[in-house]
Amino acid sequence: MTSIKDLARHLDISIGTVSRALNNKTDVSQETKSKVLKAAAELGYVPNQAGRSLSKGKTNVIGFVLETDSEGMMQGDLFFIRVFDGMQSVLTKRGLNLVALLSPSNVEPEAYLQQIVARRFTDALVLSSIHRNDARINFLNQQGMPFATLGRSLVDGGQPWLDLDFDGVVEDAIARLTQKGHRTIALALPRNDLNLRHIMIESYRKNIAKAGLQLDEDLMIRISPGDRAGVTLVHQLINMPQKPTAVIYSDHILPFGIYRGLADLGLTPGVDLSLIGVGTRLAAFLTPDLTYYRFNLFDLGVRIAEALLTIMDDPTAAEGRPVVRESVPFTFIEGQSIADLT
Amino acid sequence: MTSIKDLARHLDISIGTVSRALNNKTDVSQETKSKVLKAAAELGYVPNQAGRSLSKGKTNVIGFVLETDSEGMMQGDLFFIRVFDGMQSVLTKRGLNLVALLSPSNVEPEAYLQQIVARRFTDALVLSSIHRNDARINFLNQQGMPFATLGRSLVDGGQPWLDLDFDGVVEDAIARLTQKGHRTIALALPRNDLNLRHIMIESYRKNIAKAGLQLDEDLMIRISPGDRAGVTLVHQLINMPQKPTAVIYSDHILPFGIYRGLADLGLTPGVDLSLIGVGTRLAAFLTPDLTYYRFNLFDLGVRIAEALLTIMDDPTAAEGRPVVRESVPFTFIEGQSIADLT
DNA sequence: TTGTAGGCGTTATCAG
DNA sequence: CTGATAACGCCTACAA
Repeated sequence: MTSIKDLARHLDISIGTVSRALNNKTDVSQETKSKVLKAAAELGYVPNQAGRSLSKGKTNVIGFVLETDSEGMMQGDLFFIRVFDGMQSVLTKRGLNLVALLSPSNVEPEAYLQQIVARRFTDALVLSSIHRNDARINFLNQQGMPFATLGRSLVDGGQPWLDLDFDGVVEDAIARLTQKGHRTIALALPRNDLNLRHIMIESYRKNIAKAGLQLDEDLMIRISPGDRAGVTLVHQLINMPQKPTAVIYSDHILPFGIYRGLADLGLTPGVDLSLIGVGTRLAAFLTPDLTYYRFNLFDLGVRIAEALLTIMDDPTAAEGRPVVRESVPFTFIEGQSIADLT
Repeated sequence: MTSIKDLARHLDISIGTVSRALNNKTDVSQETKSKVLKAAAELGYVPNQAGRSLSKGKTNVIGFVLETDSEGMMQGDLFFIRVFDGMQSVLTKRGLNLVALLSPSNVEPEAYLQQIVARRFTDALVLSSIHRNDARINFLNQQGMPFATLGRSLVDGGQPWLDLDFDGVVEDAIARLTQKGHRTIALALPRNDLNLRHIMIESYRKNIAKAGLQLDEDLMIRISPGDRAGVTLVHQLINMPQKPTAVIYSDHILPFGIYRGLADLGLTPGVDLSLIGVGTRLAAFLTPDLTYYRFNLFDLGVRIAEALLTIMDDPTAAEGRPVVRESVPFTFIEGQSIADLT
């Protein structure tokens, strides 16, 4: 490994000057600068991160914290990769390294997070799978670790957040379904602790009422964990006294299970049961065509990264400045998974 | 942040002693040790990673390098998460942090890797998506960065590797298919540069011959990049002069496209076209049931991590010691996607 | 514009 | 068993 010392010796100038040249400080002659840069390139010099971190008190690492659920299944998969890429596209420009951190399934997520924070492994974090009362938010605040969340929580840490507009998804879905004559609409809900669940419930309540329909609590169904979620859901729906004609969901894998569950019973999506929800590129594989909502996840990543940079650049002024807090809009993709009952 | 210096001052002993106590060295009195540990807990002291890295020349970070293809699609997704988890389960015990590193789509993968290595960001790396002639292998060797690969290459860097037994998959698939009367069997191949492609080709050649079938080069088809791969493949197969009755593949997403492509043409998997290949838990969503091969990916992760630890612990003895180099076996899952033509 | 020197937090060596 | 000190690589006053 060639160090700054080697470089200095090689050029026969002082370490300090080399450092300043490398960091493009103003008080170095152009000539020296280019000489240093050239030599650095030749010797393949790249600053050692540990040395720099120690001196500057920054690691230049941003962590993206991912959670797998109890089944080791990741809601996100394809989801997060796009967000991740969007974030990188802005962070690399700033010399920041984005890394994905996955809680091991054999360690408590909180313990894992604590360890990351305590070691000062990152300069900032992005949290996903936000809970309704997410203890991590206060924890990070109290530890002075800058962060943003992909999703919101009842707990407000003053941090920037971005969220997918699930509220709007449910609203739009109910509008479309009722317009096509659906009057018994089920809602497939994710696991208990996620705030997303509550956002969906609220939106569902509001928009069912708005549509002039009777609210039936039994129509709000928690999807079971694991791979069989969609299949199980179909059986539940089919066996309800008031059989729903449609179901709205947020999990992009769920429709695969639903299609499968329907097929097992000889039923057809969009005929025997309508479904609409959030989808990714995987949706294109379903037959008949899925009707779904898509988000621009790359863009979301870009915006999260930008929001994060803002608070990192100026952590003190956090009070006065408006913090980025937005729901990102969806795009509607027409398909054949909704029946017209009129 | 409380540093070791604070701790020492607080206890009124020297920094050196504190350090030794913290690291549980033998030459410290039990009494001092427990005093230090207690104080550390009270003051919430956690060693600063940068300082430690600088001093020890180790970062305690292991990087898992992931690639997305040109479409930003990740072959792996669900795949890698399990492997990752398996690795973590052994690495955390050793106080090592595993992070996922994704080349940004707007940066050359090689440049990204170089940067990671040069910054000495990690103590070791795991490479995936191994190419037939993978330049990264020599690069890492020459940089003195310990690494293991998830897949092998023609380039031999002496590193440990583990690979999924795709060779065996193709062999078993051909055996099963021919046994059921298939005589025109297509092979769906991944992108050019992956070594996996060549492993599959070789195995295909060998086993087609072994089955006493005529080799037809046209039956080895490169799948197109992107989401439409499976659909496109179906069209290709259908339009061949010698229409294949079956296809073998390695990409766990591909069957979704194939099912979709067949459905579009009113054809049925396992009847009009048989298919068999590598699958993940997603496979369970396909109707009719997919016939496929499954790997224990968690286990694979465990073994990769262990192999990595071996070379990290004793980098010098690398020559004499047997390096872990294995193909991990598959499990066959019976389904209905293979027609019996006999 | 450049060189010097101190410090970031930790570990390791070497006296005591 | 413990304390002092140098070293890791880099940055940044401060001095020249």
